[in-house]
Amino acid sequence: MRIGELAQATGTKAETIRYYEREGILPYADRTDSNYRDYSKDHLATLTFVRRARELGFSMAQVRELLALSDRDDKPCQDVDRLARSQIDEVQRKIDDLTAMRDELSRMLAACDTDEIGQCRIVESLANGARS
Amino acid sequence: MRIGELAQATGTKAETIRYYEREGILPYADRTDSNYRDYSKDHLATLTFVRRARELGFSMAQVRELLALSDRDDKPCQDVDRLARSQIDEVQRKIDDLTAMRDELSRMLAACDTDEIGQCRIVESLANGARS
DNA sequence: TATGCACCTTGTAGCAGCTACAAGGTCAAG
DNA sequence: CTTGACCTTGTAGCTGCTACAAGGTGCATA
Repeated sequence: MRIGELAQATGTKAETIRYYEREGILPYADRTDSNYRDYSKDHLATLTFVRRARELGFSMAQVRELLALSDRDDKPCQDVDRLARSQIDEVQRKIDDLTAMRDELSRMLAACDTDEIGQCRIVESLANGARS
Repeated sequence: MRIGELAQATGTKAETIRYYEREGILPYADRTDSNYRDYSKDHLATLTFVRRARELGFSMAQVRELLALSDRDDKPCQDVDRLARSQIDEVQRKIDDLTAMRDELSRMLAACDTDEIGQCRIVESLANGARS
């Protein structure tokens, strides 16, 4: 699979893919005889994961950590445990925030459908319980 | 409430708060006699919302749209409906992705607890169903 | 009264994470 | 043999901050 194909499949610019390779986010791709990057299904999976994780607000550093979990064969279970545990809390917080947002958006839609005027409380839906 | 206090309460740098004011993300704050910005509970709620939304991967433009829903008194229900409907789909997709990630992280933790070796499938957990 | 810290302003510049374009070259299909 | 996708290196722009500098005000405390 060539870069253009991979770009299309993941909604990523070819230049971004090359950038990820330079940054070590994506493993170096084999080159064909004509020096074209040749991507595998694994590359596709990794890139898809990276893009989604970035959309979900994870930093490049966090993405690196998450990817590192995949290569854990060489790491002690303790490290994996610590890494996974710290990420899982953040993921759960994001889920909770998004759920509150979604519920509020739904409530507004329902109010609109029945022509109620109803206030928008989307700001309030995430405003409570300020965190460190 | 002064800028330092607001910064502390929301985990935001004072300079970032001034930046948001310049960008129109946060409403202009009244100034005290001594020209200090004076923030209300509403500012606190809005800033908390903005920060959370940013952490959740929403762009500044999207944050502006979401905030605009709050000022909807002056807008026809149709517009609110369209805005809310388009956002709700994206929010749901994020929830689904995060849920898949969380479940996979949990599975790995459980495997670690029972000293199983078990493969890490976190990449695969988000890799399926490539979207446009 | 003086020190010190939080705040004010404007301006400039840096980092992260891309995105874009240029220059110069290779490869392969029509 | 042209067209378009790819290769390389390099530079520069955009977004969303973050930092620091210069020069000034407000105000609590020693």
